[in-house]
Amino acid sequence: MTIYEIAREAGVSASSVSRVINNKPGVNKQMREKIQQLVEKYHYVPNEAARGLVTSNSKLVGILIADIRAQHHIRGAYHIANELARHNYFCMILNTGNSDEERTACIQLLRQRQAEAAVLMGSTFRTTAVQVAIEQFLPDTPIFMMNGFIALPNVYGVLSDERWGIADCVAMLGRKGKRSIAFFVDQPTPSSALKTEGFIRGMAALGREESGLWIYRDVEGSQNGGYETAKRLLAEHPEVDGLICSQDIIACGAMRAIQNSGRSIPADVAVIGVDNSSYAEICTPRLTSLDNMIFDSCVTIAHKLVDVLNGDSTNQRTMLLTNIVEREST
Amino acid sequence: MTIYEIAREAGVSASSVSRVINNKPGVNKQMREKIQQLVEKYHYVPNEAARGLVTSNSKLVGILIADIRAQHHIRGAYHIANELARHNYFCMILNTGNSDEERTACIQLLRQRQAEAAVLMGSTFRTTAVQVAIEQFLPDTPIFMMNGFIALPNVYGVLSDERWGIADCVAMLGRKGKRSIAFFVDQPTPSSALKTEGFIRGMAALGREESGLWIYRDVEGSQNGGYETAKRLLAEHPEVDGLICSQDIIACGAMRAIQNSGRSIPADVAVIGVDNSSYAEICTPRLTSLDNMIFDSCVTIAHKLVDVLNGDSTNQRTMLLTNIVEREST
DNA sequence: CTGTTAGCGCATTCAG
DNA sequence: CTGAATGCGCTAACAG
Repeated sequence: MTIYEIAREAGVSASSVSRVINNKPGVNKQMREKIQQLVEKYHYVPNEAARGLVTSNSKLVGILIADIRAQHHIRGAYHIANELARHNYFCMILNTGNSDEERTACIQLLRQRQAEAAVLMGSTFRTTAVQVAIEQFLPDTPIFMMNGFIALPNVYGVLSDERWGIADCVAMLGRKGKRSIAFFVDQPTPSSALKTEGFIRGMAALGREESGLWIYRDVEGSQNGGYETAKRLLAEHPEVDGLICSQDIIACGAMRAIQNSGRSIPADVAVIGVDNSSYAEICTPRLTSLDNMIFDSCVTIAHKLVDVLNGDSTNQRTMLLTNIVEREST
Repeated sequence: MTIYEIAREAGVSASSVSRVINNKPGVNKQMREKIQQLVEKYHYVPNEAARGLVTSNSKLVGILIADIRAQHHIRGAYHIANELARHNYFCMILNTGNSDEERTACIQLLRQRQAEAAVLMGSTFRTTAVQVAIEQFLPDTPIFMMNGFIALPNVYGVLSDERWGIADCVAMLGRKGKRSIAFFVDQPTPSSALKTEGFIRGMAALGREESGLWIYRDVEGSQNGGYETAKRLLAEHPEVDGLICSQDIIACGAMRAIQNSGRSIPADVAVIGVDNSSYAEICTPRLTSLDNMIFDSCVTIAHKLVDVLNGDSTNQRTMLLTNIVEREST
């Protein structure tokens, strides 16, 4: 079913049908109604590919997520998609995977599909390969990075101050009398580097030198990763009294190991996670967590996105402050 | 950048460029290489809309999910998207919302974008409105329903036997000496109806009449929903010794209320959830859960999808057996 | 092996 | 207010 078929049955030209479809003026009322009836009758839906070909707008925004199973990112996508849907934009959520080849392929796909904008969720996209891919394939497409930034004229970044946030977590543990504090951090990303830096700064404020810190790197981002690393920590440093983990899920596993060792939380060891995810509410004890403002970041991105698509301009970099949500584990 | 611009610079016609782009024969080797170099040089990417317009294939599969924040569904989408990506199909994940209008709008969107197939995740799509929308907008597009089915020639369903699964859960509690068993079920969907039926059958096998059963309906699908309902249950039926919840997350909340009342799990009250989600691993005690085989369902759907897109045929209905994963809560 | 032609479905001029 | 003509970028016949 095409506009021509509708036009023939209505006894008019395709142009008139097109005008009706797009709610444009210049069609007499009776004819408009007759066409509308036929559209209803045949459940006609315009072919967006053909329409996009002539108007060169796709009404399509791509959301790239390294792993859509990660709760915090998919929640962000949810909010952005809902907001954009209200502006008649349609989001395609792409699961990129974690390699530069995959990331590049997805960016190329956005070009192929004529995406009008893109959202890159997470600091994993802060790589040279991504920068090159953007320059090559999407040099003029507005790109919004959540918790990341790349210095290109068409890239906008909304970041949360995780460095200061983690330093703040250390300070909080310090106020509670904790001094022997460990830090678990997942695979290296720009975000985890900032968190680590925050930990080092926070500990410095407590008078600890960087060389003696208990930083466990490359912790697998799963409950088991936290569990196994915590067992190591307890063996190597039984006097530990505080623990900060770069992800809630890691903290959940770590808490289990700590409890299994006969220690109580927070009396013996206080624990803090990051993301303020639903995991923090489900584990026992409930986990104190650094809220890195994913929700607010996404709301901000959605607004900026709509602004930019409307031709307005916004500042390229925005920084959001983090916020510790205190629960039972501290 | 279009094939014409490439063609001009290469001193050939657009057809030859098209042949090279699509790896088709009929271009001499030197010319092929020259064109490939230009493609590289300008980072040319074909416009998929134009291509789709002439070939009338979009290489696009839609995945509809009522709420992408639901872990079990997004995990399913993850597997399907990955599998299809290997066959050069691209998935757009759509967050439909929970109303019939929204579901219909999304199905219309699939038509508009010429989706070659669709996956509907969850029994919430088993409504008359969806059936009508499919008949009107996608009468010839293969539709795969995960945990659902609609009797139309182009619809394929992969279901898991939740009815028998829940009955099985009841039997398991029975074997452990539990007799006063309650059931929490979320908002009515075809799936929750089946679960409820399974509970009734299971209790019948234990010699309980339907009229006296403790079935709590319309429980909010959140931790808080489980918590509040469990408080009511404990007040109304303090002698309860077993609880089955239609979702893991509900069970997590319920367990908290049970523990707060001074009861121990599973000694005083045994608890079982459904979905075998990561929540079941995180809560304390770890939750025994009915695995409704979402992973296997999605693998099955992905295979069937590829088969159907390749022109092969498969059976329209498949039933997968569920499986209780026993942990500490029973 | 190569180029010319036509047309996919639609929106947008421009005449009438 | 209306229709005819044009072209978006590409592929697929066809003819050379």
